[in-house]
Amino acid sequence: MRIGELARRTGATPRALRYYEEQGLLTPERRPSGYREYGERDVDTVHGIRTLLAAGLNSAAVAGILPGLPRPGRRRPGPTCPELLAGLGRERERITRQMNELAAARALLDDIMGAAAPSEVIRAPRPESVGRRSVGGPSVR
Amino acid sequence: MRIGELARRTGATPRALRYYEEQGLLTPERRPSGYREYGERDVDTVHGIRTLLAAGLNSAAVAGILPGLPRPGRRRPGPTCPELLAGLGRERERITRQMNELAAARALLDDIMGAAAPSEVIRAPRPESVGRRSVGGPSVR
DNA sequence: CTTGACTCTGCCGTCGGCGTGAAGCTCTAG
DNA sequence: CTAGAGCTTCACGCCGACGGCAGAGTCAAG
Repeated sequence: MRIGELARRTGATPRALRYYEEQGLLTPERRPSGYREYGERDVDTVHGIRTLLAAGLNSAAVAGILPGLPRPGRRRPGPTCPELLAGLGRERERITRQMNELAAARALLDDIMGAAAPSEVIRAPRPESVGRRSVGGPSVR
Repeated sequence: MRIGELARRTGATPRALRYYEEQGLLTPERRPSGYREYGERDVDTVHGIRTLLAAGLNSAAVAGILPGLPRPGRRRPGPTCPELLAGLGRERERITRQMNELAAARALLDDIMGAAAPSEVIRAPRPESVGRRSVGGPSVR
């Protein structure tokens, strides 16, 4: 398929798709005319890219990770193991920290909202965990 | 206290503290010499600011929210209610979405790691939730 | 008085993931 | 054949939370 279709099917803009290619995240074929030609698998790849970018990874990190997902068709012996795995772990750690920060911020907002609107329509605040005061919520790992 | 001490006690740099002031998030007194003089309460305020900024809120949003937290000393009748509360809800929603995105990304990483390192030292992946395949984890609200 | 640590006000630099034209070639339906 | 949608490669713009530096004033100790 061409870039427009891939864009529609992934939610990314053509510009973004070209940018991903520039960063080495995507390597479409080329028609004689110069038009990019993408395969079906690229749909999943782009979804993966967007998921990771949305989580705050930069394109370099994604470039280092992505090679491991074109269908996790069992086994992935050599190329995935060396320090790539370490990077994976670090990114995972970053994400976990970020989740905790978000949880803290949300708890702070809940605290403020709770103080300002005692009997207000709260956004599905998990009926129990509206715990009064003290924002230090549980921190998972 | 002066800016250096506040910086040390909050983890923010002096530059950041001046920036917060520039954005209207902080309004320290001034000594005759021009030096900024902060109060004890500013320590908490800065922590709140950093928590919210770390969650992806911009300084304008923080500025609209912060007035509600200098000690939630019960009641907060007028000034906190109008559309400020709506903004609070929107930010809360944003944070929740972001948490879900992070969870998705982490699940993706786990998937890749799981495929690459079958019996590897996994980062405390919550013994049960290592569910094989299919990244579509639970999405809370 | 001197020194060294601290603070002040500008003001430019940064970084990353694109947005947004500009100028020109390609493809396809009618 | 022709129009119009779609594609190509540059290349500058943006935004936001600071970092960093310059040049100058302030403060407490010795």
